Amino acid sequence: MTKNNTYKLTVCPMTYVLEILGDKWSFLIIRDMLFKGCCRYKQFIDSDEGVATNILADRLKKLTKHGLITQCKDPENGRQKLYHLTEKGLDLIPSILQLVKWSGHYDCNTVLSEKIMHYLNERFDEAVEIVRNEYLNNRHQPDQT
Amino acid sequence: MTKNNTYKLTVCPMTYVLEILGDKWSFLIIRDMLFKGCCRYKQFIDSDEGVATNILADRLKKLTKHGLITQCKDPENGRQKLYHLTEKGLDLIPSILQLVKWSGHYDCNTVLSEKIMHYLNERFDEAVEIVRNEYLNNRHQPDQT
DNA sequence: CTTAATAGCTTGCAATTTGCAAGCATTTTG
DNA sequence: CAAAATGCTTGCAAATTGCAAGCTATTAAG
Repeated sequence: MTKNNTYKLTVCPMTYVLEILGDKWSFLIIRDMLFKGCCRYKQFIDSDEGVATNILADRLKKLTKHGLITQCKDPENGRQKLYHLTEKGLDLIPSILQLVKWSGHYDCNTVLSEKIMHYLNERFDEAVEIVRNEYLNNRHQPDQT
Repeated sequence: MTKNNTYKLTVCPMTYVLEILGDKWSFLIIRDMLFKGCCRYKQFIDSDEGVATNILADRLKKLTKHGLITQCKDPENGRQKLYHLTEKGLDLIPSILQLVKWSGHYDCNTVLSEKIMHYLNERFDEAVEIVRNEYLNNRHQPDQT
């Protein structure tokens, strides 16, 4: 099976990531945290895609169990919880941006601004840093509706 | 919702890619084509993960419908079909390699060789080209078991 | 030419997962 | 204290999945 080729990348483990994120909703939850600043249950429910409440609860539990997000009580409102991405979760930004790039390129219904496409095409690593810093700088803010 | 921030990447379309690939099997099928040289029905069935035959047929149909793969008759054996990645499918290599990289980094059961991790970490674009060229050079070969 | 074997599916059915609606506990607001 | 909001949980119908069996077309063997 394995050829004696110096450059051949024969090993390609994806089962781990697909075990955690291989469904319709998990990636979207993380995307909503990164790009829409979602960090509360209600924000995810109100998000465009319309995830069912039991599915959301299940996925948040699963993502927490696998260490991609953390939960804590909102210090400003005790009936709310705050969900935040961990380092492990943030490290999915490159994967997510590649998927976004592919979608933007092949989905004719998607309009990605030229600037964003420029970043994704020519300065990918910068784009990753921008998204990451945006997230880290804006989280925990009192009102992010 | 959209802040007036020059660098904010607010639009993040992932629904398209998740519509096509947002399940347990689709990514694995493409991975098996890229990394294991799978191009026949039986090869996918015999692959480690054990996809059910009806699911495989459904996903191959779906991937074909969305233009990620093509089907043709095997010129050497009329009862076989050959499945090949299109440009659109090959353009998923960066996404897949990012997911592999993340899995390799966070799954302690996964052992990625240092050389592969080096490529993924330091020379990502090269790794993409290597995988792509490997695929293009090796497909259509008479026997790829 | 007949029979058997192989590849690529399709079909039937049970089990799991999803989606929707309703309900419930805790906290805050009036 | 009553009402509303938030973050869930529960029940149930509908959709999806997984397994086994079967079916068709092509090839191989006798």
